[in-house]
Amino acid sequence: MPTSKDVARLAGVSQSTVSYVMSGKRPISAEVRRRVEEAMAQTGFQPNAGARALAGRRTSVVGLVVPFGPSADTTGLLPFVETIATGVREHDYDVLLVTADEGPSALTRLEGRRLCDAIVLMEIEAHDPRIEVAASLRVPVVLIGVPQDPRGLPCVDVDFAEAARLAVTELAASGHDRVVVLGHPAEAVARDVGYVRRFADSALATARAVGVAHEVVEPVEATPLGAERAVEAARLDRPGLTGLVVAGTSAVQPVLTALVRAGHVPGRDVTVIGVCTDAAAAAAEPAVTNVSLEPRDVSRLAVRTVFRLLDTEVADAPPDVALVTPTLTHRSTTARAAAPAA
Amino acid sequence: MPTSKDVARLAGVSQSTVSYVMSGKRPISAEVRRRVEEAMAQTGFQPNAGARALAGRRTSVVGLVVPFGPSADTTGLLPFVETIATGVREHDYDVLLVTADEGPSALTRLEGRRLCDAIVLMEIEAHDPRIEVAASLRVPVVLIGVPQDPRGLPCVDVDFAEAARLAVTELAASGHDRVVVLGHPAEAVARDVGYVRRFADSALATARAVGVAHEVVEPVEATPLGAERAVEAARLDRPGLTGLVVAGTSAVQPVLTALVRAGHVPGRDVTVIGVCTDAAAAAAEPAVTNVSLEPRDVSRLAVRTVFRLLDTEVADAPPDVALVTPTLTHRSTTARAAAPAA
DNA sequence: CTGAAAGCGCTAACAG
DNA sequence: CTGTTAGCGCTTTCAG
Repeated sequence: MPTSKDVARLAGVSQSTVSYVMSGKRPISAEVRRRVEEAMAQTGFQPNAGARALAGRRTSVVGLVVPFGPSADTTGLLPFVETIATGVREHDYDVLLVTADEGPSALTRLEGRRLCDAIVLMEIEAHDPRIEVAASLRVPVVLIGVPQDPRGLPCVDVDFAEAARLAVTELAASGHDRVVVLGHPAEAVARDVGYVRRFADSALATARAVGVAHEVVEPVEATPLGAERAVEAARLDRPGLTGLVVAGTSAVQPVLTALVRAGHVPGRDVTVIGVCTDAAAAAAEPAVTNVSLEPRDVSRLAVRTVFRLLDTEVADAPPDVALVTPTLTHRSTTARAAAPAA
Repeated sequence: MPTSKDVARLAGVSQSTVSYVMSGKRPISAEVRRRVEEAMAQTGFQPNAGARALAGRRTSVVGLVVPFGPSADTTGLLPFVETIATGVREHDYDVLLVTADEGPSALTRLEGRRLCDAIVLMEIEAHDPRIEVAASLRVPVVLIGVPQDPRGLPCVDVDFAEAARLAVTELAASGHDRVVVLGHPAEAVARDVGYVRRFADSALATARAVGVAHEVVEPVEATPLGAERAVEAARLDRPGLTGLVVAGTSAVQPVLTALVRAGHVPGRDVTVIGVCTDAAAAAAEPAVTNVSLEPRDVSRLAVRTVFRLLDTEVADAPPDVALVTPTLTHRSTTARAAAPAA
């Protein structure tokens, strides 16, 4: 296995020159650069990560703490992980995967052993015990999810308040008399993940603002039975046109199925707006109007935040909370109230 | 951030003694050990991973290549990743996550940069281009999945041949006249993942051996429509008792739903055996008799194989192919042929 | 624009 | 049972 010393000898330069050719941290003449690069190619040289980390005090690794473990909700986790892994590679960094069930000590280990240059913490709960520890680290930490008190840590997430606003405003504007929000599963509510409340609050506030009746059915379990119950609880037999807002990708299909089974025709006698990914919305049967909730967008933003933190010497402008704005896409489940004859 | 030198000074010993206390590679008197451990606790010392990797020539990291990327089937991937991450941590190792879309060069990078001590390659296809590269590495590689030619690399997987044997034997023994295998989705067949063929071949061979009629419906897409078509293609209107073997966790529920919708009663006029995880089988509606297919078992075996390889100086006994034996669990979907009156 | 040399923090001979 | 010492392969001053 060739070292930079071998490359240097072969190219007839000093070891430091090889280093500077790689890092670009000082000007190199074209001729020397050519010789070094040729020597590198010829030997198949690759820099030793450990040596680099030791001498350069940076690991080129991002620690990713994923919510595995007994209590974890791992539905839809993969797109996050994939996007982060891919995004990080584009900066020639790697991802060290750590499971959340290791607890807050995972964070101190990552920092203490110098295993990474930055940490991404996923699935943040409103009162997450890891925040305190994370805030005390010298290595930058980016949160995916917004806790009650971020302690100065940068957070990224979907703008759930805006998502609720979009959905409710849309329903009111298209002549619905009533908005029923089918909320999150009991497990998510119990864990007090930040977005549950932010979504609910915004839905309520918007409904009030635009003057439409508003009800909430919660918890809603993402199972055939749970969906059936939720549909019953929505009381669609009442007079007037109802708009259903279904929170959470996993609940959308079950609710649609339950509606059809109960004799309803989404898009005709009831409107359904899913709060889910565009892919899930398009694949649903029937294709459902949705407010997008794209893990990939959030992850990309997280990666960008990580490298902004890594690139700036000082923690200059603390970014605080950065939210991804969702968009509303109409599909087959939008109904319109009978309009005055045109 | 304290170093082992700080610990040594505080404990009044040499730096190497601190190292040996950590590694246990040579005897330490109780008294010295006590002083060192106290000094470590007092300073909050944690060994620098980079320095360790450089001096000790081992990284304490396992590289995990996961099938992300455009062409990837990531369904059910999480349990694998989680189990590997957790298992590896039990040996005080970490996991470096690499996406397969980086191609074979990911492997040379992991090796060349000394990023890990071993590599786990997931979702191996029958003719996987990475095998050749993997076989040429000096760092041990464990395959999850069995390729046509493993090139001497250790493989772990579920014993799909045994799974098919179990299912078909069971059906024949309980008086079924006909076995219909609902096979994998077109995408899996096209990618030529090893298990598709192994399962199919074994099902056929077993059916012949026990003398029961055998048909295959393939591909089967794991969607409502795909399941409906598959059920039609199974021609359950024919005389005699039919046993359906549904391959793949994601297809089981859709097929059950399609059966019920078509007026069948699983467990009464048709038997269904899912080839899926026990969890999925128990959660299905109705709970389905299944042949287990446990990602966690496979992953645990993979981790064990990794550390067996890491612990032995030489690659002594090449383990070749290690398969996890599935088990059959009866649930509500097993029907029995009318037996002679007891 | 380039070289020489001093470490980064740990491990593992080698010596006792 | 313990200490001394020589690196591991890079990065980065300091000199020129």
